[in-house]
Amino acid sequence: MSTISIVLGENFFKKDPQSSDLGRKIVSKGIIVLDELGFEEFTFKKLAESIESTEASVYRYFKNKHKFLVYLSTYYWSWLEYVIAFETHHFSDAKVKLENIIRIVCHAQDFPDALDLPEVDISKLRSVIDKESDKTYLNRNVDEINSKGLFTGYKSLCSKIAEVVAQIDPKYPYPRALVSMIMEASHQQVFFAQHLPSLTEVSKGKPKRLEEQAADFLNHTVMHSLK
Amino acid sequence: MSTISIVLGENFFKKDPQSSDLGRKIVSKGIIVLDELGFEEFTFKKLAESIESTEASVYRYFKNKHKFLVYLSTYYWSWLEYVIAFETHHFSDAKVKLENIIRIVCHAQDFPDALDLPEVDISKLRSVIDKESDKTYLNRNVDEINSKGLFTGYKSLCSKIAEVVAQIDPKYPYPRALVSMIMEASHQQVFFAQHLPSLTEVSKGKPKRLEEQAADFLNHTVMHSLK
DNA sequence: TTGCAATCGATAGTATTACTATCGTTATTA
DNA sequence: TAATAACGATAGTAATACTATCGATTGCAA
Repeated sequence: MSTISIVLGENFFKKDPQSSDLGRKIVSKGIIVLDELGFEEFTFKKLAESIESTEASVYRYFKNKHKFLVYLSTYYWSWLEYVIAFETHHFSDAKVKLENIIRIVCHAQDFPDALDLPEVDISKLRSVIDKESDKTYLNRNVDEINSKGLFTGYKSLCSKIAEVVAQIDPKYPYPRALVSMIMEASHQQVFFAQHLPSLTEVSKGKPKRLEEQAADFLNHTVMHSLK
Repeated sequence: MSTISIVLGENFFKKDPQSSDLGRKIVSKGIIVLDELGFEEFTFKKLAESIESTEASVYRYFKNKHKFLVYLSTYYWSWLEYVIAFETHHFSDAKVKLENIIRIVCHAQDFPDALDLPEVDISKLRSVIDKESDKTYLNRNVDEINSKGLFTGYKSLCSKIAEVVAQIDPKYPYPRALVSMIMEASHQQVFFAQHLPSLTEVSKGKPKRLEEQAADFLNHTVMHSLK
C-alpha cells in the first residue's frame, strides 16, 4: 500500500507543516476549524486552542491566516491535478477526457482510496475551498502574492484542462476563459444551491447529488461551446 | 432634466444615508476609500477621517462594514436592473435583447448621462463590485442575511435575465444557472485579465476594451448553449 | 421665543485581533 | 556531553470593531 503526498515549496510557509507532528496537526485541524468558523471568524488563537497549542506556535508555521488559506488552496489544487492525471490519462478521446475532468473537478464522482491524503479530510478541505478559495486572490495583495508564484497550483491546473479543450476544438477562441469560468462555477453553483437557491437549477430536491448536477450543467455548457 | 434615485429599504441601514448630507457623503466617499483600500483594509475610522467626521457617526448609518458593502452592492444591482430595463425594453427579439443585456452587465457599452447617479461615481462603484461583491455572500451569515431579503437586488436582476434566456430557448434546462454563472464571470474575467492573465484570453494587449472582450466571450458561451 | 428633537462631533472605553518578542524546558542529534 | 531545535508559556503592542455618553448646534413647532 502507498500514500501520496503533496509537497509545496518554501514560499508557502515559514516552516514546513509537513515536517513535524505539530505542523500536520495545524493543517488537519485547521481545515476543520476553518470550515466551521469561516475565514473571517477564524483566528490562529482559536486554532491553537483547539489543538492545545499556542498562538505563537502556529505563527511559527504560517505568517498569517491568509497565507494559511493560500497554502490549503494550493494543496487542494495540486491534489486535484494529480487525481485528474491519475484518473483520466488513459482516455484517448479528448471529449471523454474533458467530461471526466469536469466530473472530478465538481466532485461528482468518487475516487479510489489510494488518492486519499494522510491526515487530511478531503471533503472538509473541499468544503473550505468552495467557500473560501476565492479569497486567496480577491485581495489587495494579489499581484504581490502572484509574483511570488503562490497561484501556480491553480494556474497549472487550469492550463492543463485548457489544453484538453484546445485538443477538442483547436479553433475555439476562449479555452482558458472557459476553463477558469467553469472552475469558479463548479463551486459557486453548489454554494448557490445551498444558500441562494433561486440563482440556479442545481437543487437539493433532485435525485442526483448537487455535485453531479453541477457537473451536468458545466458539461452541457462546455460541449455546446466547442466545435 | 432629471436624475434617477435608487431607494433601498430600511433593512439595509440603521439610518438612511440618503436622508442627510453626511449620509450621502459616507456613501460617495465610502466607495472611493473602499476602492482604494480593499474591503479588508477598509475601516469606518479611515472613512470617517477622510470625510472629517467620526467613527461613531458612520456607525449611526451602518451596523458594520459588511452591511455597508451589502448596501453598495444592492444599490449597484438595482441601478443595473434599471439601466437594463431602460436600454433594452424596446428590443422585440429576445436574442438581440440578451446580447445587449450581457454587454450592459459587462459594462461593454456606454449609457446615457440620464442614467448617471447623483453623487456616486459609477465606474468606481463598478470597480468595487468587481473586486468585493462576492464577499457579500461568501460569508458565514449568508443565510441570515438572505432571510432578511438583503440579496433580493441581485436575485431579482438574475431572474429577469433568466426570463429572457427562457424566451429564447424554452427547453433549455439551466437558465438560472447560466445567468448566475455569467454574472459572476462578467467581473471575474476582467479581474483575471488584470491580475492573473494566464487564466483568460481577455487581455490588455488587444484592441477592444477588457469589458468588451468579456462580453464577447460570454455572448459566445450563451448563444452556443441556447437553442 | 421658547423649547424640543434630531443630528453630529468629541471623547472614552472594551474586547478582540493580529501580530512580535523573550524565556525556559524538553527532546533530538552530533 | 554539549549544542540545537522545537515548543509552551507569557507578555506586550497597535489596530480593529465596536458601544456609550455628553454637549453643542440647528431646525421646527407651539
